[in-house]
Amino acid sequence: MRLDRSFFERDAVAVAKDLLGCFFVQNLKSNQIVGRIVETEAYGDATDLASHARFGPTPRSQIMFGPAGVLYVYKIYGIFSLANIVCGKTGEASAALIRAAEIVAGEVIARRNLAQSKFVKLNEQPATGPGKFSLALGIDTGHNGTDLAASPHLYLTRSPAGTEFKIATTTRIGVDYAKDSKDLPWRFYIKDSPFVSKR
DNA sequence: ACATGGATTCGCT
DNA sequence: GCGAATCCATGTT
Repeated sequence: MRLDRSFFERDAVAVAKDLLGCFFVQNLKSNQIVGRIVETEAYGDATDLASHARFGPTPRSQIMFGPAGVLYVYKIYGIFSLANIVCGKTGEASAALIRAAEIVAGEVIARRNLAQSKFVKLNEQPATGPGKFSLALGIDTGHNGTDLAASPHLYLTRSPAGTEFKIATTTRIGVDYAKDSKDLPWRFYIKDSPFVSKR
């Protein structure tokens, strides 16, 4: 059931697509929060001008060059933590960004987490965006480097057999600065899901 | 040492 | 459609 390292040790585009429908689990002391992933994006190596790896292995991005299945969390706008999973073989820089999920367990805790931030509005769809997803699941920069293939607290499980959905593909959100790379069709979401960040 | 700007979200115009 | 919130990684001097 649990996604192992070989799942992540592939091309980030394939991983991002295959993550749709999978469950992201955060085990707490006596509870757990689970999100069904409905939206992802892929980020590549130095040739992807939207990727943090575009400057090579800097202190922040070097984790993207490391082993697959490791969580890469970084702070954006000084406000939100965005959750990525390192993809590809060691030495190859890439990652999949989790952009949105449907909270299927631990919603009370997820909402409590969201209420901590004065920059999110509480509504009926709590994890509809990458900043809100991380908040809801209780993921912050302290989780950077966590091995999702080994951690007892954070891991993913496979999309249940028989789950049917269509995948929509678009360009990535918020990367207009990325010149030629901004038009890469590397955003994926479950078609008709009410939990995606945008249509 | 300094300047720049962002893989976001929300509220106001 | 636009700007603010808020911090730190990165490039430049």
